[in-house]
Amino acid sequence: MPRPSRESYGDQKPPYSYISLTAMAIWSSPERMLPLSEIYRFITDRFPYYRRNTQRWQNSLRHNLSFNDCFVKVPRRPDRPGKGAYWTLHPQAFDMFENGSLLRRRKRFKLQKGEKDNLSAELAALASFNRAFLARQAGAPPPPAIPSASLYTPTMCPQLSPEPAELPEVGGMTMLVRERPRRAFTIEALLEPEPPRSPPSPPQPVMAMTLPPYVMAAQRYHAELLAAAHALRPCYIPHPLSVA
DNA sequence: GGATGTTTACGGGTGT
DNA sequence: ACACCCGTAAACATCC
Repeated sequence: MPRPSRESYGDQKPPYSYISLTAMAIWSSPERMLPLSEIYRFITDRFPYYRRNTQRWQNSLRHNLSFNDCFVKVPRRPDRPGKGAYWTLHPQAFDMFENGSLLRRRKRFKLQKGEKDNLSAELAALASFNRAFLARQAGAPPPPAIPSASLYTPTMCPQLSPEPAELPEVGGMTMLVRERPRRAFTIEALLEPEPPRSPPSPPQPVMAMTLPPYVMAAQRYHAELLAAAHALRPCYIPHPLSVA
Protein backbone atom coordinates (compact mmCIF):
# COMPACT_ATOMS: atom_id res chain seq x y z
CA MET A 1 0.00 0.00 0.00
CA PRO A 2 1.56 3.30 -1.05
CA ARG A 3 2.09 5.77 1.70
CA PRO A 4 -0.34 8.67 1.21
CA SER A 5 1.16 12.10 1.14
CA ARG A 6 0.22 14.67 3.73
CA GLU A 7 -1.97 16.40 1.15
CA SER A 8 -3.79 13.25 0.14
CA TYR A 9 -6.87 14.09 2.19
CA GLY A 10 -7.53 16.96 -0.17
CA ASP A 11 -10.77 18.57 0.77
CA GLN A 12 -11.79 15.58 2.85
CA LYS A 13 -11.77 15.86 6.60
CA PRO A 14 -8.58 14.27 7.91
CA PRO A 15 -9.06 11.38 10.33
CA TYR A 16 -7.63 13.24 13.29
CA SER A 17 -9.29 14.87 16.25
CA TYR A 18 -8.57 18.47 17.06
CA ILE A 19 -6.53 17.24 19.98
CA SER A 20 -4.39 15.15 17.65
CA LEU A 21 -3.97 17.98 15.18
CA THR A 22 -3.02 20.39 17.94
CA ALA A 23 -0.56 17.93 19.42
CA MET A 24 1.02 17.45 16.00
CA ALA A 25 1.34 21.19 15.50
CA ILE A 26 2.93 21.69 18.90
CA TRP A 27 5.24 18.76 18.43
CA SER A 28 6.39 20.00 15.04
CA SER A 29 7.80 23.19 16.51
CA PRO A 30 11.44 23.41 17.64
CA GLU A 31 10.52 24.33 21.19
CA ARG A 32 7.46 22.11 21.36
CA MET A 33 5.27 25.09 21.98
CA LEU A 34 3.27 27.35 19.69
CA PRO A 35 0.95 30.32 19.88
CA LEU A 36 -2.60 29.78 18.76
CA SER A 37 -2.10 31.51 15.43
CA GLU A 38 0.74 29.13 14.57
CA ILE A 39 -1.38 26.12 15.45
CA TYR A 40 -4.02 27.40 13.07
CA ARG A 41 -1.39 27.88 10.41
CA PHE A 42 0.04 24.39 10.83
CA ILE A 43 -3.39 22.90 10.30
CA THR A 44 -4.49 25.02 7.36
CA ASP A 45 -1.12 24.60 5.65
CA ARG A 46 -1.39 20.84 5.72
CA PHE A 47 -5.08 20.13 5.55
CA PRO A 48 -7.05 22.05 2.92
CA TYR A 49 -10.27 20.92 4.55
CA TYR A 50 -9.58 23.37 7.35
CA ARG A 51 -9.27 26.34 5.02
CA ARG A 52 -13.05 26.57 5.07
CA ASN A 53 -15.39 27.31 7.96
CA THR A 54 -12.53 28.67 9.99
CA GLN A 55 -14.78 30.22 12.62
CA ARG A 56 -16.28 26.87 13.41
CA TRP A 57 -13.24 24.67 13.76
CA GLN A 58 -11.08 27.35 15.35
CA ASN A 59 -13.67 27.82 18.05
CA SER A 60 -13.64 24.07 18.62
CA LEU A 61 -9.89 24.03 18.74
CA ARG A 62 -9.76 26.83 21.29
CA HIS A 63 -12.33 24.98 23.33
CA ASN A 64 -10.07 21.92 23.31
CA LEU A 65 -7.02 23.90 24.33
CA SER A 66 -8.76 25.37 27.32
CA PHE A 67 -10.79 22.36 28.31
CA ASN A 68 -8.17 19.63 28.16
CA ASP A 69 -5.48 19.38 30.79
CA CYS A 70 -3.14 17.86 28.22
CA PHE A 71 -2.55 21.35 26.85
CA VAL A 72 -0.63 23.81 28.99
CA LYS A 73 -0.69 27.53 28.41
CA VAL A 74 2.77 29.03 28.92
CA PRO A 75 3.03 32.78 29.35
CA ARG A 76 4.73 34.48 26.46
CA ARG A 77 8.32 35.48 27.10
CA PRO A 78 8.78 39.22 27.40
CA ASP A 79 11.48 39.15 24.75
CA ARG A 80 8.92 37.73 22.34
CA PRO A 81 6.05 40.17 22.44
CA GLY A 82 2.90 39.24 20.65
CA LYS A 83 -0.67 38.25 21.07
CA GLY A 84 -1.71 35.29 23.16
CA ALA A 85 0.27 32.76 25.11
CA TYR A 86 2.22 29.73 23.94
CA TRP A 87 0.60 26.32 24.12
CA THR A 88 2.48 23.16 24.90
CA LEU A 89 1.75 19.53 25.72
CA HIS A 90 1.80 18.34 29.29
CA PRO A 91 4.69 15.84 29.58
CA GLN A 92 2.46 13.26 31.19
CA ALA A 93 -0.01 13.46 28.32
CA PHE A 94 2.05 11.62 25.74
CA ASP A 95 0.33 8.29 26.15
CA MET A 96 -3.10 9.66 25.35
CA PHE A 97 -3.23 7.94 22.01
CA GLU A 98 -1.64 4.68 22.96
CA ASN A 99 -4.54 2.68 21.55
CA GLY A 100 -3.31 3.85 18.16
CA SER A 101 -6.38 5.88 17.33
CA LEU A 102 -5.82 9.53 16.65
CA LEU A 103 -9.55 10.04 16.42
CA ARG A 104 -10.56 8.90 19.84
CA ARG A 105 -8.24 8.70 22.78
CA ARG A 106 -8.03 5.74 25.08
CA LYS A 107 -8.76 7.99 28.00
CA ARG A 108 -9.07 11.67 28.60
CA PHE A 109 -5.96 13.14 30.17
CA LYS A 110 -7.00 14.69 33.43
CA LEU A 111 -4.77 16.23 36.04
CA GLN A 112 -5.64 15.72 39.68
CA LYS A 113 -6.60 18.72 41.75
CA GLY A 114 -3.19 19.02 43.42
CA GLU A 115 -1.29 18.64 40.18
CA LYS A 116 -3.47 21.26 38.59
CA ASP A 117 -2.89 23.64 41.47
CA ASN A 118 0.86 23.14 41.32
CA LEU A 119 0.91 23.75 37.61
CA SER A 120 -1.17 26.89 38.01
CA ALA A 121 1.24 28.13 40.64
CA GLU A 122 4.24 27.53 38.40
CA LEU A 123 2.68 29.32 35.49
CA ALA A 124 1.61 32.17 37.72
CA ALA A 125 5.22 32.45 38.86
CA LEU A 126 6.31 32.53 35.26
CA ALA A 127 3.78 35.27 34.49
CA SER A 128 5.05 37.15 37.52
CA PHE A 129 8.59 36.99 36.13
CA ASN A 130 7.14 38.33 32.93
CA ARG A 131 5.48 41.33 34.56
CA ALA A 132 8.57 42.10 36.60
CA PHE A 133 10.75 41.95 33.53
CA LEU A 134 8.46 44.26 31.58
CA ALA A 135 8.19 46.66 34.49
CA ARG A 136 11.95 46.91 34.69
CA GLN A 137 12.19 47.41 30.94
CA ALA A 138 9.75 50.28 31.26
CA GLY A 139 11.93 51.89 33.92
CA ALA A 140 9.40 51.39 36.65
CA PRO A 141 10.53 50.91 40.24
CA PRO A 142 11.41 47.30 41.03
CA PRO A 143 8.29 45.29 41.74
CA PRO A 144 7.91 43.64 45.12
CA ALA A 145 9.46 40.25 45.69
CA ILE A 146 10.37 38.80 42.33
CA PRO A 147 10.37 35.06 42.88
CA SER A 148 13.90 33.73 43.08
CA ALA A 149 15.07 30.68 41.23
CA SER A 150 14.61 28.67 44.39
CA LEU A 151 11.01 29.74 44.60
CA TYR A 152 10.44 28.60 41.08
CA THR A 153 10.19 24.91 41.78
CA PRO A 154 8.72 23.04 38.87
CA THR A 155 6.47 20.19 39.89
CA MET A 156 5.25 19.03 36.51
CA CYS A 157 7.97 16.45 36.24
CA PRO A 158 8.87 15.34 39.74
CA GLN A 159 10.97 12.50 38.32
CA LEU A 160 13.40 15.00 36.89
CA SER A 161 16.25 16.68 38.64
CA PRO A 162 15.85 20.41 39.14
CA GLU A 163 18.77 21.12 36.81
CA PRO A 164 18.36 19.03 33.67
CA ALA A 165 21.68 17.93 32.25
CA GLU A 166 20.34 18.54 28.74
CA LEU A 167 20.30 22.27 29.25
CA PRO A 168 23.61 23.44 27.86
CA GLU A 169 25.56 26.18 29.46
CA VAL A 170 28.23 28.00 27.52
CA GLY A 171 30.26 30.75 29.09
CA GLY A 172 27.79 31.03 31.90
CA MET A 173 24.97 31.76 29.51
CA THR A 174 22.12 29.35 29.32
CA MET A 175 21.00 28.56 25.82
CA LEU A 176 17.75 27.44 24.36
CA VAL A 177 17.73 24.08 22.65
CA ARG A 178 16.92 25.03 19.10
CA GLU A 179 17.10 21.64 17.45
CA ARG A 180 14.56 20.75 14.80
CA PRO A 181 13.14 17.26 15.03
CA ARG A 182 15.18 14.92 12.87
CA ARG A 183 12.42 12.38 12.55
CA ALA A 184 9.31 12.28 10.43
CA PHE A 185 6.54 14.18 12.05
CA THR A 186 4.10 11.55 13.05
CA ILE A 187 2.95 11.13 16.59
CA GLU A 188 4.41 7.65 16.80
CA ALA A 189 7.62 8.45 14.96
CA LEU A 190 8.35 11.44 17.09
CA LEU A 191 7.87 9.54 20.29
CA GLU A 192 9.99 6.55 19.31
CA PRO A 193 13.32 6.20 21.10
CA GLU A 194 15.90 8.66 19.84
CA PRO A 195 17.85 7.31 16.86
CA PRO A 196 21.63 7.23 17.30
CA ARG A 197 22.89 10.72 16.71
CA SER A 198 26.00 11.46 14.69
CA PRO A 199 27.83 13.66 15.09
CA PRO A 200 26.42 15.86 17.81
CA SER A 201 25.82 19.38 16.57
CA PRO A 202 26.55 22.25 18.92
CA PRO A 203 23.54 24.12 20.24
CA GLN A 204 22.75 27.41 18.57
CA PRO A 205 22.72 30.48 20.77
CA VAL A 206 19.56 32.48 20.44
CA MET A 207 20.34 35.43 22.70
CA ALA A 208 23.59 37.31 23.05
CA MET A 209 22.87 38.87 26.41
CA THR A 210 22.87 38.11 30.09
CA LEU A 211 19.62 36.36 30.66
CA PRO A 212 17.18 37.72 33.20
CA PRO A 213 15.75 35.34 35.80
CA TYR A 214 12.52 35.03 33.92
CA VAL A 215 14.15 33.72 30.79
CA MET A 216 16.27 31.25 32.73
CA ALA A 217 13.20 29.95 34.52
CA ALA A 218 11.29 29.68 31.29
CA GLN A 219 14.17 27.85 29.65
CA ARG A 220 14.44 25.41 32.50
CA TYR A 221 10.74 24.85 32.20
CA HIS A 222 10.99 24.22 28.48
CA ALA A 223 13.96 21.91 28.94
CA GLU A 224 11.98 19.85 31.41
CA LEU A 225 9.17 19.47 28.94
CA LEU A 226 11.64 18.21 26.36
CA ALA A 227 13.45 15.94 28.77
CA ALA A 228 10.21 14.42 29.98
CA ALA A 229 9.09 13.81 26.43
CA HIS A 230 12.33 12.08 25.54
CA ALA A 231 12.18 9.98 28.67
CA LEU A 232 8.89 8.43 27.70
CA ARG A 233 8.78 5.33 25.54
CA PRO A 234 5.15 4.83 24.59
CA CYS A 235 4.01 2.20 22.13
CA TYR A 236 2.19 3.41 19.06
CA ILE A 237 0.97 1.80 15.92
CA PRO A 238 1.80 3.45 12.64
CA HIS A 239 -0.50 5.80 10.88
CA PRO A 240 -0.13 7.25 7.40
CA LEU A 241 0.40 10.91 8.09
CA SER A 242 3.87 12.11 7.36
CA VAL A 243 4.50 15.78 7.85
CA ALA A 244 8.11 16.66 7.36
C1' DG B 1 -12.29 45.82 17.70
C1' DG B 2 -10.49 41.61 16.82
C1' DA B 3 -7.92 37.80 18.60
C1' DT B 4 -7.50 34.89 22.30
C1' DG B 5 -9.15 32.22 26.23
C1' DT B 6 -12.88 30.13 29.46
C1' DT B 7 -16.91 27.92 30.38
C1' DT B 8 -21.32 25.61 29.78
C1' DA B 9 -24.42 22.92 27.19
C1' DC B 10 -25.90 19.43 24.10
C1' DG B 11 -26.16 15.74 20.67
C1' DG B 12 -23.68 12.16 18.20
C1' DG B 13 -20.52 8.50 18.17
C1' DT B 14 -17.64 4.85 20.12
C1' DG B 15 -15.86 1.48 23.49
C1' DT B 16 -16.96 -1.82 26.97
C1' DA C 1 -27.14 0.28 28.26
C1' DC C 2 -23.97 3.10 29.95
C1' DA C 3 -19.90 5.96 30.27
C1' DC C 4 -17.38 9.11 28.18
C1' DC C 5 -14.92 11.18 24.21
C1' DC C 6 -15.63 14.41 20.48
C1' DG C 7 -17.45 18.33 17.81
C1' DT C 8 -20.07 22.29 17.80
C1' DA C 9 -22.39 26.42 19.38
C1' DA C 10 -22.59 30.20 22.16
C1' DA C 11 -21.92 33.59 25.74
C1' DC C 12 -18.72 35.97 28.04
C1' DA C 13 -14.12 37.75 29.69
C1' DT C 14 -9.56 39.31 28.81
C1' DC C 15 -5.76 41.00 26.22
C1' DC C 16 -3.18 43.54 22.62
